Amino acid sequence: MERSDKKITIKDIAQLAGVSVGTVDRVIHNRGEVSEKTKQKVRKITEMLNFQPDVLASALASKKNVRFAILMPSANGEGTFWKYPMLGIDKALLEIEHYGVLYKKYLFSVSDKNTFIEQAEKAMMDHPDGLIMAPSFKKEATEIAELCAQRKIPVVLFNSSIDNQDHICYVGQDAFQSGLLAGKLMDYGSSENGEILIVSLMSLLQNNQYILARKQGFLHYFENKNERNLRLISLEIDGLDVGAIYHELRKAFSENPTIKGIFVTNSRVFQVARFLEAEKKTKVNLIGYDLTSENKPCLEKNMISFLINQQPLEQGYRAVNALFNKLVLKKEVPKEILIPIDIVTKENLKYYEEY
Amino acid sequence: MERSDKKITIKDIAQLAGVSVGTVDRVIHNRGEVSEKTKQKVRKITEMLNFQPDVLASALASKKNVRFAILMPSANGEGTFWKYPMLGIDKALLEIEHYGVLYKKYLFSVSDKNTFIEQAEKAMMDHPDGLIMAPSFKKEATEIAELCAQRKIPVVLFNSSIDNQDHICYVGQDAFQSGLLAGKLMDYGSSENGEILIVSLMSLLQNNQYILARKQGFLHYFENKNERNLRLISLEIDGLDVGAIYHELRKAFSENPTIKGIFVTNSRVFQVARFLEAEKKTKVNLIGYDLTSENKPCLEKNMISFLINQQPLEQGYRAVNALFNKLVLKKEVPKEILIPIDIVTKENLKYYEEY
DNA sequence: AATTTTTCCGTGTGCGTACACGAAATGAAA
DNA sequence: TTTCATTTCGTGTACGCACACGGAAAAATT
Repeated sequence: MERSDKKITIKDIAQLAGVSVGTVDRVIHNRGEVSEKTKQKVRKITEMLNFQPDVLASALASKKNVRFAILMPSANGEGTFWKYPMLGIDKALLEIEHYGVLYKKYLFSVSDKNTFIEQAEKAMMDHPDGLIMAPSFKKEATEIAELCAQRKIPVVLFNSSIDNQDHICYVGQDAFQSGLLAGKLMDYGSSENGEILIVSLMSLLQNNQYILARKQGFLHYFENKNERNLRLISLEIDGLDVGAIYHELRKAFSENPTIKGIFVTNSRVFQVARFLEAEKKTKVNLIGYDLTSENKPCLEKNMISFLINQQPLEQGYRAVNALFNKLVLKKEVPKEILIPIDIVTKENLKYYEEY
Repeated sequence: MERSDKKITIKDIAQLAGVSVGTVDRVIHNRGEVSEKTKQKVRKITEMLNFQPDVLASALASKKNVRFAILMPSANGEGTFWKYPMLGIDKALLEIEHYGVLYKKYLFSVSDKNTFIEQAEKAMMDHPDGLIMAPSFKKEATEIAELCAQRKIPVVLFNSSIDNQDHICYVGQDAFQSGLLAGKLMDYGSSENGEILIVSLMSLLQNNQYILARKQGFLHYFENKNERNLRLISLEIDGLDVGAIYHELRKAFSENPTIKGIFVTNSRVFQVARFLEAEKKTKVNLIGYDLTSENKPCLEKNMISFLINQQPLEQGYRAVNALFNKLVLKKEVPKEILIPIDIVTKENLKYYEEY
């Protein structure tokens, strides 16, 4: 039944090196006060035996806490997009609280740069040991990242990236690639000749860096390959008013009688689905984003062909986990964690419903 | 920055109850030797303060190990199907080894019931604290599950289920549903009128309970909905000989000139892909299973339209995790963990490549 | 040579829990 | 009351590690 090779402890190391456990500990954490000679000796033995300190005992013995600062948009009001990442963050934090991880959330508004600056400054004032940041405002976020790099505070970037390399890990999804994927799905499901509508239902409050990338990915797919001879038509609709949306869509259909499919670049695809249902245009393929409570029923009723899922909860979870691995477990973390781009349709929906 | 409400320890409880930590410990683990009166007193206080023993300190202090028995098919020889679940199991075991988890693997052959019985008996003889079992032989597995239930040994079922309820958790994927999904994808991508070929490349050694379920799911999709008027044709090919496979496929194509797509019920889809490439039939949609090293290049070259991914590594990981949560962390575990059925295509392949 | 300073290292305690051991309390029987 | 068995409970040690404290040895200063 056994399996564990009786684990080696610092006591074993100490004995083999002919020193005390205190000395071994000093070497391991290089906190000095050890002669070069014994340091080398201890180092050699720890490496030979591939000694790994017991994380449980470490966490228990070390009274000092690790402090995470979480700099993210608030989930209130401005769409529910940031709600799920936050849930993932909370889930991960709950799992690791025993390891002495403390945290504080600094929430800003995506529509107000000043709140970002203000919260970022607050976070830095508190001198955290690590930072998880959604860099909604590039320039300001870059400055924060640089400051952290100076102070040796590891930074995990969340959900959109900035140019410089002052972070240890980026967690996010590739919006361009997801657009490309949507293109593939649209192409695969279309018959020859006809129009494909690309609908961007914009809200001024929304982070449209994504939306743009998705659209570009979609377009790029057809630039490379358009064997079915499809015409792509862009339609941008500002505002949330249902009447206006329906009006625009109706106009598009009357101008283009052979629309084969519609790609909606965000989670508001359900509004288009309802339009299609109302107008009895059931043959039109519809592809959009996110497993929201509005979108799911549309998928089940076949009003939407595919939803592309960003696994928003997973993103938050992975971000916290990366920082935990770095700071507490001292493990290597990948420079980039890309969340899978899931294709969800009626037939596999139920396996993705856990959030 | 703080967050943790200074955690309460058994020492606190002891003080409040006017007893010693030893007594508190006895109450918590109900190992008797405590008068009813003080037991109630301590219980009340622990509940009032919602005391949760520190898992780290528990694991550290407890010398007694938790023993997992893992009863699975061997990965050698009979196809590589069981290799990945085993990797997932190993990954999970590695993460939790600090918690004093010991384990032993009892490997049997899926083609020899006696090896299952033999290994199962061995496992039970060793009196494990928990069992992870792939119930390849239903009747025998049911008996084992019943025996474990008697002995209060929690059982996690792996990858195929049995009827009775003597297990705490089932981890697996729904093969029928994945066939249904394949049907949807095939339907979505096909033009009207023509044939769809269902190819089962059977090997006698393989567990074909799955393969059957996948096929049935696929057929079921079209029983409900066949607006494109597609004719489904089954083709079963025994043996691994490439020549024979090509011969059968060629015959099918000559008999059915308008084949629109091919569904291969297992991971050997790459063989069909190579056939199609050789015969220059690039317009045929091809859907199959599993991200194997042979299949991936075919996906990248667009020879395969979609692969359905069972996340075999994830299954093993989740099974171990469930048992760990139950036995060590004493957390609730869901009765059923269904692994998502991922749709993988050229455009999102890279996010699934981690195994 | 006596002293101070610096470098280096061992010992001891604590983190929160588990559990063995033995002491005290209780109760029953003499 | 004494005696002994039983129940009930407190104390001490260990788990593996981190870190403070202080002391010995070596180096530097007088």
